[in-house]
Amino acid sequence: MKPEGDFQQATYAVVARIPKGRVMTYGQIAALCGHPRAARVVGQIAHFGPEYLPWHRVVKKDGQLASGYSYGGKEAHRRSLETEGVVVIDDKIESIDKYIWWPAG
DNA sequence: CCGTTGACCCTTC
DNA sequence: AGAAGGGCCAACG
Repeated sequence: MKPEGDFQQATYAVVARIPKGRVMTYGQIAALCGHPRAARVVGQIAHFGPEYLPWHRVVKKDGQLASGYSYGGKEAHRRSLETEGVVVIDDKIESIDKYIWWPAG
């Protein structure tokens, strides 16, 4: 096997573990991968990441949706979140702090 | 191997 | 409260 990057695999694993109706910030995912400052890398991986992963559950720390959501734009991003019960207003998640999920609980 | 890039985060004005 | 700049880290050419 040729490890193309443990960080990528770790990111995929973390994103895949985000439960329905919850969201995570890039910083958190990066931290879980072992690099709390590598939020940018998570973004890059996310853009080229597999479509079967719930990238719509990954948002900024402010709760604002991603900038270049490749799978239908912010409109699709917002609908996906609302479908899971997340309230999105003006391309931003309302009370993001309530929807933030952490693997510890 | 070195340089550039990016779906970010934090501090300061 | 909003806007601007710098820093950080890994993947890609």
